[in-house]
Amino acid sequence: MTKGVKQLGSHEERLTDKAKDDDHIPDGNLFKSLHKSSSGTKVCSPNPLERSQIDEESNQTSANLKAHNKVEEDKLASTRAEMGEVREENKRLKTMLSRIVEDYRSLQLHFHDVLQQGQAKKLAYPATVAPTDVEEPEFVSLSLGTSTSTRKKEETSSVSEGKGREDSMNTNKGGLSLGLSDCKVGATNNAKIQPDVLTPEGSSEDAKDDAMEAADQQWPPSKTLKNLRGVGAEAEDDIGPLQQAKKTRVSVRARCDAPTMNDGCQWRKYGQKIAKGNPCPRAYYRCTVAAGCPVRKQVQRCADDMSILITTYEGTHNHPLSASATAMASTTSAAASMLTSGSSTSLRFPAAAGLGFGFPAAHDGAASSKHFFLPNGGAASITSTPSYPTITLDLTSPAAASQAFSLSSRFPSSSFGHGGSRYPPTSFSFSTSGPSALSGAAWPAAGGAGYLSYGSPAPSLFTGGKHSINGRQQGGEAPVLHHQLQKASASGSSTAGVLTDTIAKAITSDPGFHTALAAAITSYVGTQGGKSSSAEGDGGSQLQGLKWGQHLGLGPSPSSAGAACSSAVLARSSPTTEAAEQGSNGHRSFLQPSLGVSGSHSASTSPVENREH
DNA sequence: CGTATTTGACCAGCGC
DNA sequence: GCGCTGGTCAAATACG
Repeated sequence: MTKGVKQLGSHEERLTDKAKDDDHIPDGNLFKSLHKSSSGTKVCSPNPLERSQIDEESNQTSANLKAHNKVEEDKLASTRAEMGEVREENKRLKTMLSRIVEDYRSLQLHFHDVLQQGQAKKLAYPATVAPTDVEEPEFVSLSLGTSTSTRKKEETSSVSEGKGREDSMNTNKGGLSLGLSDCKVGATNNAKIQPDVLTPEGSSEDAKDDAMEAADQQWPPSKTLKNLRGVGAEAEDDIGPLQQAKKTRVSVRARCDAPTMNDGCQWRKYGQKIAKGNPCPRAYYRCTVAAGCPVRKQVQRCADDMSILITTYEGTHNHPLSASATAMASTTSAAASMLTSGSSTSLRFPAAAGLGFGFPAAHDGAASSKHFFLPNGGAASITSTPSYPTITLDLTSPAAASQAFSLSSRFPSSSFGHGGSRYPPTSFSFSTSGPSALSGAAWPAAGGAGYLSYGSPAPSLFTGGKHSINGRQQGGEAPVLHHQLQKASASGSSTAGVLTDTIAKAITSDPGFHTALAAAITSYVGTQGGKSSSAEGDGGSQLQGLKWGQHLGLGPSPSSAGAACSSAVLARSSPTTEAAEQGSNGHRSFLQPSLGVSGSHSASTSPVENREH
């Protein structure tokens, strides 16, 4: 300590001396020597009178200079000290940046590998691939499931190690397609593509059939299932995929006062059970966006904290997703892909550039589970249990307020048609609450830095004010949205377009960020309230001005996925009858935008996760 | 009247 | 084999 102070002192002295030399500001001694030198040479003082005058002036100047010098010294010292601090900070930032770049590169490589595998596979089965989905190398898989029976039929040989990832990249095979790729489809063919059903150029009927077929094989309809149950060995081939699909689950825990979290999809409740160890009933939902969609979700309140909603997703959408649904789909798929890929690189949440994430070392838990931590301060962690591959996104951390990463939002009044209440500024934040929890979104309006903001007080892009991007209503308006976004993005004049694209790129290129961000977004979306599961997302999402990721500092992307994500944020969820089950009429009030903002969102976890927590 | 939800029953998997 | 539990089905009911 003392030594340090001493060193610092000497350093300051050196700095001061150096400053004197540099600035040619003479202190007393220097001036003396200077004066001595001057008078000694006599060169500058031709006569005695002049000399005395000069001496006088010199004395006065000396006094002034002394006082002035002291001030200068202080200033210099403090400035130097500041500079030193800044330099150190600079160094730290440089180090962080280099780490970010490293993470990004490794992820990119990993992603590239996956893509190549996927393309190779597509080449092998060109007939079943929708033309619009083939070319895009950038889109991210949103598949949750790990296989389809369609492919299973096609593939008689053993499945490679990267099966899960390949599947992710080839969800459109057999008519499966969703997530960001869909967004892209929507962007490139917005005039043609129906939002609900992928209608690739050529024969949409065939595609539909393929999708249906694939879906049936994945999640056999009740009749089929019944048959399969009784048939035995012969049915095993078809049951296989079903089981496989069930293997990967992604659950989201978040504080949510709404009965369900709005993830942009339409859900139909098909069952409810009281699960052991939790007095709250578990509701079973099935995706109804497209007939035969195998995706299901379970929604249950956390026994310990009723404000926490646990939503567990399972399966792969066999249809294009609405923009709002894309967020959750991509979230879950990214999480699932991380889970299935299991590579070391994927275990680490890359510090998203510009997001202010710290750099926690990836932490591998026990063999039976893996924990992912969002960097610094970290916020978000994902836990998974390979034994029962469920990956959990825990967005319940209240500590999220102290964010390293935050999303702030401002919603214009009446944006969501919930009575026109104004949305207060909101923030998403990722911060750390603990080593084992993935914390994601902090909903209190306490808002932080607002690295990412969405929603704009003056919507400029979405003139309609209300855009339904879900379900059947999406058809007419969504394309317009895409078009507008594209336009805006292309021109570079629109912040919203650039931002959404920026986010899109970030999300599509970085699974970790993708996961965390989408989870936060999606869970936030849930706060917008939900209607019944069946009506969820119907009417959908109303898109308002977007102001996304302004500070992300990520490169723009031609993809319109960002638009989707943005819209996802603005999606409206709908209350479900679960509200009644929860015995609270007040749920609806939480669906109001304003309340939704103050409340958190949530999603759910599987029993496995509950054990973990 | 069509659609969504509720709810009791059924089935499969798992542990003992 | 039995019981427990999770998951699903489907008839009944509610709702718009």
